[in-house]
Amino acid sequence: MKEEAFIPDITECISKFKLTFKDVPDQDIKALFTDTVIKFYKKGEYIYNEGSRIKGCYFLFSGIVKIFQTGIAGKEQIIRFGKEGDIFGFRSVIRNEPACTSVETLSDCVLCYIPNTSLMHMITHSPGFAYEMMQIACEELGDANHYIRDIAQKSVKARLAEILLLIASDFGVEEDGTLKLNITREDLSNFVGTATETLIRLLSDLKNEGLIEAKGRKIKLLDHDKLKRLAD
Amino acid sequence: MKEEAFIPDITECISKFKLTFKDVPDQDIKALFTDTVIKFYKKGEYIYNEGSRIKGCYFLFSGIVKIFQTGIAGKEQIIRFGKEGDIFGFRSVIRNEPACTSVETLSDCVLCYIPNTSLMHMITHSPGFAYEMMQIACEELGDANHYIRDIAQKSVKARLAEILLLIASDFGVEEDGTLKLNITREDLSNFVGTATETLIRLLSDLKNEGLIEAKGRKIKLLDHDKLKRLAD
DNA sequence: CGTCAGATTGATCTGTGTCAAACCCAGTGG
DNA sequence: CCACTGGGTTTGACACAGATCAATCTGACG
Repeated sequence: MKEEAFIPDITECISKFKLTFKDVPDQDIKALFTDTVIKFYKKGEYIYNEGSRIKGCYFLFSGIVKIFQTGIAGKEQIIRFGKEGDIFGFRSVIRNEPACTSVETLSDCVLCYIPNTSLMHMITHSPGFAYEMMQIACEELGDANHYIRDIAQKSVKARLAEILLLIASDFGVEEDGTLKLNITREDLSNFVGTATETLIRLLSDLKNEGLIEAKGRKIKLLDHDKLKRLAD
Repeated sequence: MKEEAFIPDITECISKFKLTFKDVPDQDIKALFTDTVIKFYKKGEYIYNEGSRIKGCYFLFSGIVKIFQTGIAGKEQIIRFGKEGDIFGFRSVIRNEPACTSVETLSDCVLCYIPNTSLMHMITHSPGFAYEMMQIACEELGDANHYIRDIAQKSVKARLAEILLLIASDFGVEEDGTLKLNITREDLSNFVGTATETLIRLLSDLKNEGLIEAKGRKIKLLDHDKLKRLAD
């Protein structure tokens, strides 16, 4: 695996940024990106750690990251996976608090670092941008609430089914039908919020029931309807 | 219990609102409140229901509410309790989505209804207000993330200890040291995310261990340090 | 004094975590 | 080319936290 440290130029970043922030005027986005640092990260690197004071937020130009908290005995609780076009770290900047999550790359990634000064300036000076950021924060908030109920009340199997469907719709599938998001059993179990062994057992249950196919990390959902029903 | 339907006038609402939204210019707040409806709710009433389309958000002038989701078999998962000065319902308005929670009063309450038009107008026209709303959304987001980890990884007892401390610091205690927030065992269990019977057992465990006193709804925390340690 | 919601206790069952061992497979180096 | 290694995966055995079901108790209130 040669590390083909491809670094896009700033205009590429801006045009990708516009896909997420559709209704923000061009000059506002440009202003936001004046002090941006574009950086390449190899798979497995940490962007920042829970508890650290970050002085800016990150826009993911390409690649996959996991956003997680570290709990009892170092066990990770994955909050979500981030994909290209996602922005993260803004919570700590806006609240001026230490980061409440860690972020680690799951593939080679290119990230745009946006310093807090730029971010805060745009929030208070670009209504369009403030509005979009609010949308994102509120969406995450809704997801989090939803997630709290699930994790508190549903069985692990139901949560697994739900998360498989979520991954399929969020990250899509390859031509052969397998999930594009390619992660270890451990990461998957840390997302579902269960022990790795339990996750593996439940995966093979689903396999036996004909709802999925799974060899290694190639997971294919065979019956979305039944999975959906299982998830409720 | 006479229903003393005390309704404050709008200037009282505004001055209480200013305590939460310190850095918003007076005229902006006034503008936000032009179409406000001030309303009295008796204990046990619903402000809105999960899934309903609400056309505005609510500012709690006085009283206590519970904000919850309804899950499997009608079991509630309480996301948080709201107290005077809190604002809720804005997520659905901003996202223009159905409400993802229900809100029910736990005491007599006075609420200010702020129509979506006013809210959205202020978000896009008052940078100060947008900033404060962002702060609130991000704070809730941080709490939610924290909560997800806890519920996924900690034992019920640890969560109970943590929540007792949270309630003490959020709602305070009476002169005799008992928690001000006065709720049923069922609500408490729905907040912790466990069965009512389990919650009751654990409460008496804590009582036997000398960490709390509890007769009926009067709960007093005796040893904050040990509770804190238990919560980790 | 009866009623009823809420609180408590007991008995039992089970989903899930934990510990341990084995297995698979890709990459490395001799 | 093959043995070796190590990370990731899988299976098995077992224990226990917590859910569920059922019964009783308590206290407020009409």
